[in-house]
Parts: sequence; C-alpha cells; structure tokens
Amino acid sequence: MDIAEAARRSGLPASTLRFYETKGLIAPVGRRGLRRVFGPDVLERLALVTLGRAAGFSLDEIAVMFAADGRPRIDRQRLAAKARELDRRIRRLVAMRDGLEHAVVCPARSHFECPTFRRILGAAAAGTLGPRTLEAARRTPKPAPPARRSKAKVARRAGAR
Amino acid sequence: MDIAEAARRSGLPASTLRFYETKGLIAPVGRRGLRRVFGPDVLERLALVTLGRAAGFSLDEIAVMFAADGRPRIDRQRLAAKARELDRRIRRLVAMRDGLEHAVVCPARSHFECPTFRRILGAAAAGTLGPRTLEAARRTPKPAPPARRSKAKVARRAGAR
DNA sequence: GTGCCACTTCAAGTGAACTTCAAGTCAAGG
DNA sequence: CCTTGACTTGAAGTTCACTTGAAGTGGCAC
Repeated sequence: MDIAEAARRSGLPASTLRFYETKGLIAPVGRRGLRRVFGPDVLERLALVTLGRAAGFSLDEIAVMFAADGRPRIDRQRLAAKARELDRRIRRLVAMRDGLEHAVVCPARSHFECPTFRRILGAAAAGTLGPRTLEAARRTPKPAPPARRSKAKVARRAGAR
Repeated sequence: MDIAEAARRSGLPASTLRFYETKGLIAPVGRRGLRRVFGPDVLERLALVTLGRAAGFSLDEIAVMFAADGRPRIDRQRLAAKARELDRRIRRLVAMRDGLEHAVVCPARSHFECPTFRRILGAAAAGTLGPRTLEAARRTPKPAPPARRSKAKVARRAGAR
C-alpha cells in the first residue's frame, strides 16, 4: 500500500501521514525507491491515533503509549485518568449547555437580570469553567523556566482555580 | 482601577487584558498618563468573555457579539446553535468516556479483541469522532483557495465526516 | 527510452490565544 | 529631585497539529 492508498483508506491527507511518521506514530514497512510502502496494520494504527485524539490525548502522549515496542500496551491507569478528565469536562459542558439553553428562553429583559445567567457568569468568573480550564487541561505543564526575575512577578493569576 | 487590579480581580494576567483590548473585547475608560484606567464594568465584561470562551465561542465571535454598541445583545439563535453544538460534543465525549471506562475494566487480553473497543475504534476511523471533528468544528472554513491544480488533488479526506 | 506526475524532503506558514521580551515611560514615594 | 518599579508598546515567540511550497527524484505507462 502506498501513501496515497493509506491516505484514501484512512481518510487522512498524505501530508498528515508523513507528519505522523515524523512523530513516530506510524512507520512504513519499507520503501519502493523513495516511496513509502505501508503494511495493512497502519490503518489500525491510524484508527488508534484518531481515537486517542478524540479522547483528548495529544499526539505526543499517544506516541509514548505505543512507542518503544510495537503493540499499544496502553496502561489502564492512564485510560482511567483520561476517562475522569473527560467526565469533568463533560460536566462543565453540560452546565454550559444548560446555561445557554436557559438563556435562549429566558424571559428576563437583559441576560444580566436573569439569576441563572448570573450564576454561570459567576462560575465563569470564578474559574470553575475558565478558558484554560476548558480545553484538555494543560498537557505540558511547562518545565518551569529558570525564573530569571526573582522579585517582580510579571502577572499572577492567583485568585482563580 | 488600574490594569493590575483588573487582573487580580478577574483572575486573568495583565497581558491577557491588553491582548483582549487589542481584540476589542474590553476597553479602558481612560488613561492616567500612559496607564490604563478601567471602570468596574470591565469585570463583568471579562466574565462574559470567559463564559463565552467556555461555551466554545472564539474571541472573534465574542467580539462580534458585543461590538458595535456597548451592551451584549446576544442573539438567541446563536446561543441555541451553540447549545446544540455543545450537545453534540457532549454526546461524543460521553461515548469516548464510556469507551475508555470500558477499556479500563475490559477483560480481553488485548484491547483489539474487545468488541466495545473495536466499535469505538471503528467510529474513530469512520470520522464519527474524528480529530478535527472533536474540537469546536472549524470556525473559519477557509475561503476556498483558488484551487490551482485542476486534476491531481493533493489529498482528499473524502470518506470522513 | 522517456516523460509525466506521484511521490520525496525540508523549511516555512497557519491559526488561536496568549506570553515573553526589549526598550522605553512615568506616577508616586522617599 | 530622583529613584523605583509598575506600567507602556510592538514585535516576536510559544504550542499543537497540521498544511503548503519549492525543489528534487524516480516508478511506471507508453
């Protein structure tokens, strides 16, 4: 199977397949000249990647999962953790959705006069459903840059969380 | 209120407030010298922005909502649409979460031998919960680049969706 | 044999939402 | 008055997941 066919059968652009290869997510079984030759398993692999992404894993996280050896050997702890994370996210989204649905039918002249609206607004302000909180909670907590400035902190987001 | 206080009270870094100002999301009531002076309403405004973000609106979308005049005047159609979008997203995430939770306790020797796992894997492959499908569906559908190559299409993601 | 064009590589660009940096300003406390 | 350090600006950098472009190679149909 050449890259075009793998692309067609996986539904992913060839450029993505090449990109995934550089990331170590997939690998051709060989080359025909310069051209990549993929085995059939690449499709399962790609499905797994897609699945992982849908579950909120980053490509790097996915790479780690089935790096080293060949087969996935996904650890259950990680899955469980991600399930819990998803669950939290779902709860927040449900709250949001309900809030929005209420806002749609809310009779209050201004949204600001509606207690429900004010409640979710408060939650937003409180960081309960903050911006950064929303999308897959910080995958890379950033290895703490040496902290050059000792005193004057640029800005703190203290209050939140 | 200076920018530091607005930052502290909103829980957002000052840099974000400046950024939001360039985006037209907030505006200082004036300046004391070079320094911005914010009115108290900025906090409500910021809460609204945070809320909008949490609901999945982009900053640009939010800007449009309360641009022009002062007050929000959020249209209900838009809210309803976003609520439906959230709902779809929630369903997908719930499916994912359930799949993950199953995988955690699944007795099958390999995840691949588990029908439930294979099912969500299939769904992933089918694009039902594809990568691009996951996060807030393409805000900017991209104005269709003139399509220079008439015949050979670089790669199509045809099957998906 | 030969020419086309699907492939190849590597670098750079995209977009969203910010953050960080360097260099400069200036309000206020001492 | 002078220093301090919190503010200012604009540009550039960051992250993630890709896409796009330019320039080059070579498999395969003819």
